[in-house]
Amino acid sequence: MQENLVIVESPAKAKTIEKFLGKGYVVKSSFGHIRDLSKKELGIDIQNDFTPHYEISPDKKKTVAELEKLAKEAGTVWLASDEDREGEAIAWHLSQVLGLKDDKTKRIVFHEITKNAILHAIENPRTIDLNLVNAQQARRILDRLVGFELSPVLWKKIKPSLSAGRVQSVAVRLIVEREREIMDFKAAAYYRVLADFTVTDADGKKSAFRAELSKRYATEQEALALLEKCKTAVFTVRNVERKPSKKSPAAPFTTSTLQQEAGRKLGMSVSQTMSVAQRLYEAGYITYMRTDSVNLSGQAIAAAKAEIVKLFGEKYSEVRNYKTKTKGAQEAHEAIRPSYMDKTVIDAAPAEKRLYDLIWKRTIASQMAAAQTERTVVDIEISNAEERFVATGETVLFDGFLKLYSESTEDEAQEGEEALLPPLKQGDRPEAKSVTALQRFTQSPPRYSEASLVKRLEELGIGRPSTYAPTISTIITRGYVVKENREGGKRGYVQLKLEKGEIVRKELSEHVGKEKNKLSPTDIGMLVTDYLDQQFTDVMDYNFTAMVEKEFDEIAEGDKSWVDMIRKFYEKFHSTVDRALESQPVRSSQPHLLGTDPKSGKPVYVKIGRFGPVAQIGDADDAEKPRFASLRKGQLIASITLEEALDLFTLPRTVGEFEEKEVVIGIGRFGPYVRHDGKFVSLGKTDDPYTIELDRAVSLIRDKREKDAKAKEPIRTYPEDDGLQVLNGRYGPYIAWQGKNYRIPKGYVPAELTLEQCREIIAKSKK
DNA sequence: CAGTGAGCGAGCTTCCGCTTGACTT
Repeated sequence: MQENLVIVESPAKAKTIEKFLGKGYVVKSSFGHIRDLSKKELGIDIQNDFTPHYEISPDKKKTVAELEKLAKEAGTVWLASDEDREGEAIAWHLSQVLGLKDDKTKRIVFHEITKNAILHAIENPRTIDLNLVNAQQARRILDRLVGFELSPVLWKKIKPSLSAGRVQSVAVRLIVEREREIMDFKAAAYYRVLADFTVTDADGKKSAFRAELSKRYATEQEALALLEKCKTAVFTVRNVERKPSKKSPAAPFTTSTLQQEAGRKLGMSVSQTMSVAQRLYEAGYITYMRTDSVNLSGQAIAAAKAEIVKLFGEKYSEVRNYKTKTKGAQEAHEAIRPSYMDKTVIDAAPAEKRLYDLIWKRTIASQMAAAQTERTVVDIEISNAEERFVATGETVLFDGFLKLYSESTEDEAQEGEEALLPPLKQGDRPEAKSVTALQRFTQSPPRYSEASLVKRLEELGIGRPSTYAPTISTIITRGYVVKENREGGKRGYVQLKLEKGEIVRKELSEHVGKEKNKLSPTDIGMLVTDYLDQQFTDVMDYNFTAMVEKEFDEIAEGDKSWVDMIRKFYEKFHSTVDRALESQPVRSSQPHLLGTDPKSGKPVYVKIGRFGPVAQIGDADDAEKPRFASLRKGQLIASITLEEALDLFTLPRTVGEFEEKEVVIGIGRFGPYVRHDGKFVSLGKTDDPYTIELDRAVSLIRDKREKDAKAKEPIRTYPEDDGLQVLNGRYGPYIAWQGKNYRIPKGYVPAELTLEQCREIIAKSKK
């Protein structure tokens, strides 16, 4: 029997704390919430002051039973869940479920997992803050009411199994609105003029630099006129301005900023980042990864300072305390940082290593001195024109934190950016080697990436660190949003180049619009968003969460009753639900008429059909049945053209025969394919399904046959033991032995496995 | 898994926030 039982939320945390507390304390974890509203029913007695009906979550029964037993035996139970709304509620649910008596129960909190912080907490216990608990109950009940009343409206009015909620519906709305901005965007052309100068210094040494014209032109004529003037112009440096500037490091990582940087720098998805971070946390390498705080413990700041002084010297250190600006942040934890600052590299799998390195650098950099730079702006006069050329350069006087880390941005780098400038002074006469006018285009706003969506949600105070990743997967699995790559396409542009007294005009082309893993709405996502926005304006408001959060804060302060708040909200909300239920269904979205099919003269529609968006030629009541073709990935009802719709009907098409069987080209769920003899082969990246011919299709079929034959061959066999093989399976390479299969642990190269290693793996996995 | 494009109408779907788990051929 233990004197003291301490309950925290996370098992990894429990392990660490147990070490700090030592004898007389047993530390267990609740694995988060142990109770919730019923999964199937509403679980709220609306008639009776919205009394919630809580149930112990099925997967928590075992945990609760164990805690119950330990709590009975313990002298004192210490409820040490996080110090925020959810944590307080967890403590309260525990006290209720475990039947804890007030005189043997203590509530403690700490923001950092250090020995001092924990001992300090033990010395300063308090009681459960029921106001904070009530704020959580209000949050929970509001979310349940919204989700469980809105979703059924969608089932009745649009389509079964859809969902809506305070967070997910707004996330989809952001993506839908961005898509509409992109659809409405008209790229405008303009002309940038760049000059490549050379300047000769006193020793006769020549150096080159680039400058841009202070003005941009709307038309080619204007740009050409300037180039004409440049033919005879004299260029004079009129002014050189040097301005010192300072760059400060970014704050340590929160969940959201970690997701953004891991996305940009390591190409990881939000959920990948979280699962790698989870492993780092469980291995004790980093602090907790679901946090909205940028705060570092005093101990961590001191350790970072020591590390910086050791690695770079005293002048690179600058102690900084960061404050959270995020709306609705609850700051129950520290920022995400290495557990030990002097651990510069870890021994782990590649993804873990890379993410750890990112966290280490960001944390250390946050405690480093600012970078000192000097920006130079050189103004160059054109003798026969009003306009000026401007060259800008930046030199780093002191690198400071940039020695280690600089934050990435999502925008692509601008061409002709800050470079080193040769020393220039007023009155210098640089010579223009060439002057180039380039046609450029204004850019539409970018589609959201997972991480930039998280950033936007965080700015709006919507969602929490623990829900960013699940929210994205919800809106994708519901079919509201897709994560896609876009190939983009060619765009022509004009270049006018003045060189050696002659202007040459060229029409060039560039590849634009290539996108990777960007989020865009589906037709159903747009339809549901429009419907919700129209019927439930309040809940869809970007400020809705911020407004209810304000009320939750008042409840937490004890200035408001949660029942009153919920009642007031529900009265209004429920009447909008009733009104929506009475209105007309939008089940089959209105067919959208695109035009007429030139071949048959029949109308061409697009609409959301039984199996998703579909194009239709002809009317249902025609004598001849209408023809249908599904829209392809990336095509939207709102933006598809008549031509694109008609193209859909040219597939599948038969290109000929091979081995006396038809060869058919089509586009399926997994992209363009060749079908032959009941088998499917994907087309290559460069193959166009609309123009591909029989020869190419047949060679694809032959390649596939060869590849399949190879894939079936074992990766390795062993002459000493012909019952043992390394094979290639659906989930990667594996070991097959005596009719059983064994996973190959990380760190082995399958093709190089020795017989001994295989036997070791088999022996180990038997345990 | 590579198509489908309706009127027999069962029973089901769904929220947000805490936490980690189990593992195929």
